[in-house]
Amino acid sequence: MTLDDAHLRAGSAADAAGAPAPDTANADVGTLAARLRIGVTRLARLMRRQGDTGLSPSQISALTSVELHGPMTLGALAEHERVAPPSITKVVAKLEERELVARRADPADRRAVRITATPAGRALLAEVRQRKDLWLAARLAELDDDQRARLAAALDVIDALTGRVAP
Amino acid sequence: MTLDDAHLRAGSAADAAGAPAPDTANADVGTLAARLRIGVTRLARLMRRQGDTGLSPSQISALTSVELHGPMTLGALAEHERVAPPSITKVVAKLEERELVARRADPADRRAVRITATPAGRALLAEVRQRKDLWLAARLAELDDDQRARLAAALDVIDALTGRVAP
DNA sequence: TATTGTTATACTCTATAACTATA
DNA sequence: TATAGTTATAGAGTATAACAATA
Repeated sequence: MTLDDAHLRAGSAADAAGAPAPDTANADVGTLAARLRIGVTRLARLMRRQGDTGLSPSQISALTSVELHGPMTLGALAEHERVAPPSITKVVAKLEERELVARRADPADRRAVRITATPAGRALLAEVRQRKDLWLAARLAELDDDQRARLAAALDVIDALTGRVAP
Repeated sequence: MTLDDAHLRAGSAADAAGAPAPDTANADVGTLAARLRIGVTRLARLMRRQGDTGLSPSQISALTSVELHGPMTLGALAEHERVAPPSITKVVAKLEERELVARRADPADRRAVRITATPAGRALLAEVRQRKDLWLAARLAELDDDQRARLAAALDVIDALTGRVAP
């Protein structure tokens, strides 16, 4: 782990006239990666701390998937959550106890069950997201205009990084 | 989610002579927060997938803390990990089995034990970080120069966001 | 007595194997 | 016979309570 922040920020690398790697930012993709990893990991951890729900991680994750991907069978949900079928049965049972999801028999295939998020389930997710956003907005408000502008200018890059990736 | 990237990227900061709410980027700190939350959450998840170790999350986290904060007592480690003392006893026992950490009796206080990361433990952490960095560097290599430059320009903002935060 | 760490025990989470009911 | 989901059971992980050794 040999990070050289000053090097990254300063002129560095192939500034020298028509060099092929033109920009300070391209000085070292590996170094950029390491710094981004550290920053993103820390920020994600701090955000996670704001998101306490009383639900287990699998429960929150399953609820999020159900909200996002609409009515799902238990099998599809298990696959999406990378979890064994008996596990999803229990996770969904817990969520159902709290009335955060609802089950509906599939009319075409009587073996299958469709899971949907209830209004309470959606409200809970919205509340957690809002709590994280409020925390983050408070941190952003402490920055200066230039910092916020630079962050805003990088948002679509982060989207590009996550959107077209081979998982 | 109504962000206008082009708008954000353009004029930036308080171009318009001394306007009080000057910047497109500040148009809505809440919107900025929401987009940042989504991007960071996704990117962190994708990175986490590259970091499989065979260790449980608590084991990795404890090992990381020990590496970072030097020789620690079990009590200090438990506190740092926000975990009960008996739990840390077991976590450390597992790490010790694999020779990723070592115990050393405190010479001054014979009740206490100091935990340190072994070379193997440090190597394992380095390998995981490298795997994540390689994955991330490959993604970064797919971006264009302008995107990398904007990302690099935002790195210190992310640091500011995580560094001086009240947890 | 107070503190450091461990052992005893219980609960949650998740997995594999075996089962039920449909298809 | 194959598929969707459940029940039975076992193995991690973590917690509280009770204990041992040392301060």
